[in-house]
Amino acid sequence: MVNISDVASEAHVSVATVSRVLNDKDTVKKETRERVYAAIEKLNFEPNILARNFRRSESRVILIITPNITNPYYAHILSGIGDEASSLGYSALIFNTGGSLEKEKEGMEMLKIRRADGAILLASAVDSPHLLEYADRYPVVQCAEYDESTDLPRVSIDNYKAAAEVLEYLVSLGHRKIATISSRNSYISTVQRMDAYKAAMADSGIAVPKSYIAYADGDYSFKSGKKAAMKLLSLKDRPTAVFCISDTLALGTVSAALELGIKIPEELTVTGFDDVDDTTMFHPYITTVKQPCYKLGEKAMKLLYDRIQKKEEKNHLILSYQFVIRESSGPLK
Amino acid sequence: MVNISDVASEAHVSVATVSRVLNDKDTVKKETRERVYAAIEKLNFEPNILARNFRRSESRVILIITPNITNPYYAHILSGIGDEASSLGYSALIFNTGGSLEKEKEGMEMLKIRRADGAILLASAVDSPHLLEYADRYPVVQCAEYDESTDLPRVSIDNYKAAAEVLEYLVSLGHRKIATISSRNSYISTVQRMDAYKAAMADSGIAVPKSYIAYADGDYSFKSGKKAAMKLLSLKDRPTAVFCISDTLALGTVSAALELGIKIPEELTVTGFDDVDDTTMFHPYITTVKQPCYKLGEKAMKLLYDRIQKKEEKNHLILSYQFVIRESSGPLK
DNA sequence: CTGTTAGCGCTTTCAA
DNA sequence: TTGAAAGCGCTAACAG
Repeated sequence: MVNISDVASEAHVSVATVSRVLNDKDTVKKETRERVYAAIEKLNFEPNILARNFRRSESRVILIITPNITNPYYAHILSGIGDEASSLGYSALIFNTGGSLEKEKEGMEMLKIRRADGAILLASAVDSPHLLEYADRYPVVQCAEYDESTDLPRVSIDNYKAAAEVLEYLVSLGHRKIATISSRNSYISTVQRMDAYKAAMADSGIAVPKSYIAYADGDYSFKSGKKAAMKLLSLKDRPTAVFCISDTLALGTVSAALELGIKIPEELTVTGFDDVDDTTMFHPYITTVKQPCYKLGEKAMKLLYDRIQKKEEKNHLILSYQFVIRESSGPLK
Repeated sequence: MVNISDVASEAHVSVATVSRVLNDKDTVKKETRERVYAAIEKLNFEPNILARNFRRSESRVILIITPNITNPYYAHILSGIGDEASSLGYSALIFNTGGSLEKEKEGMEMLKIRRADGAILLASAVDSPHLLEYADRYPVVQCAEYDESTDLPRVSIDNYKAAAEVLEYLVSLGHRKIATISSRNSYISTVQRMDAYKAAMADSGIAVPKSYIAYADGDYSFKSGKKAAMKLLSLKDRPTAVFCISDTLALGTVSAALELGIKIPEELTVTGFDDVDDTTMFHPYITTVKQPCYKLGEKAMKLLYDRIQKKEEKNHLILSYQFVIRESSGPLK
């Protein structure tokens, strides 16, 4: 393998000079620079990344802490992170936590032993004190979800605003019996979407019976969404609209309605959140809020890179979402 | 940061000895070993991975070449690779090719510049000469798909056998008008599934009209599957069963049948392949062949690790699949 | 069984 | 504008 000193001899300069042109440093005389480039070309030299990483003591690896890459929502974000990462010269260490704090911590240890230069958290809960412990020693950014009490860099959409928009739409359609299917977890997206729900109901002077607030499992599973919907739709005073905080939950609701013979959107309006692929697979296509997942990931990686480079730029990025009205919603009859 | 020589002084031994116990090398006297361990503990020493990688000239990164991690099928495989990789101390460089050979090649370059120690190919086409160029210089293993003409390590299921089993089942149900929806790509899974289809038809003495063989897009998209199904189901001599080489295609077929008012399974039997999540979301649940995706990934990583370590073990792993009969198939009426 | 020592290839002072 | 040289922390050949 040809190394920097081979290039140096070939170009009749010192290794220092070669290193300089490699990092377009300082002022290397144009002429010398060209001689070096020629030598590099001629010898087909590729700098040894391992040596460089060692010398600079950086791993060029980033840590991605995610509940589950198998979930298309996270997969899309990951895709954005991954593309941006590799174009910046980084690899990814993906830590699937399955929601366990234990695992999340284990992942963060990778920072300590220098396996990774920084981390992107795809699922920090609203209250994650253990996080902070790492965050002030290592570069950490939060993507999609975040703990508001920290001022760590983060990218997300404005979940409150998005949810508010959906609810305003529902109300404008004439709905007053608006139920919701939420989930028992501590993600800020959940919290804010629910806050928006409660605020919208209050603003419209709608009293929400307790039974209208249903909960699915923490992982937003289709099955648990369906189960929650079954309860909701069997209520004596059945809601005419169900505001779901995720698409899978909305899909579960559609499935439940189908089984109960309730027509969508004539008799029931259903809305989702996130816009994963399945929302336009079967009719009715789901009315939902499209998150810019890929971009979320891309930006998160950019933020992390800045952080690693110590460029402290704008810290809290809010990307725009898109409210997509499709077939699962309609005016109250 | 405390280093190996700090530990050495603390334990009153040489750095070489510390290095030896770190790598449980040779025979270090038990007593000395313990002294070293004590020092490590006391100083809270963590070996510098960057230095180690550099010295051993290994990156501890593996390259994953995949068409698209956003596809749940690949995401599941990736999940298996990822977990195994991180437990072996590897990170992943994920290269999304979107099917482009160009990109695939660009990815493989990472091996040349030592960004990665080896590669796992999730989608080698049956005929990929450019692959070989890298494969005999670097560790490469093929996962799920492979080029038969190489003897590179690989993990997969027996696609021919699996497809044969599905078709045997279809014939046993009484179906004679069996159409297929395939895809224009050069994956061995496609080739073998189609071979099995043709062989089964021939063996059963069934003449297949040309119009019974439909093609969807190379990416098995739902939409293109639906389109192909529409054609098939509008045929004068409409098939009573459709053998799809992927689940999304089967889902597309179900959707087409739904729109045409064709009842499944009473009037039409549909089978899929792979068993991604959506197969049991809406009724009819899809009859399909379940691939052990996670395990496929796990094993691929193990094989790659062996290859990197130069342990040439068993090279061609065939994992078992599972034929799952659900609601989309039934006897011919 | 253990210690000495020479690098691995690069970056970065410091001097010129 | 360039060169000499010191190391980064570890491994491994060699010597004892």
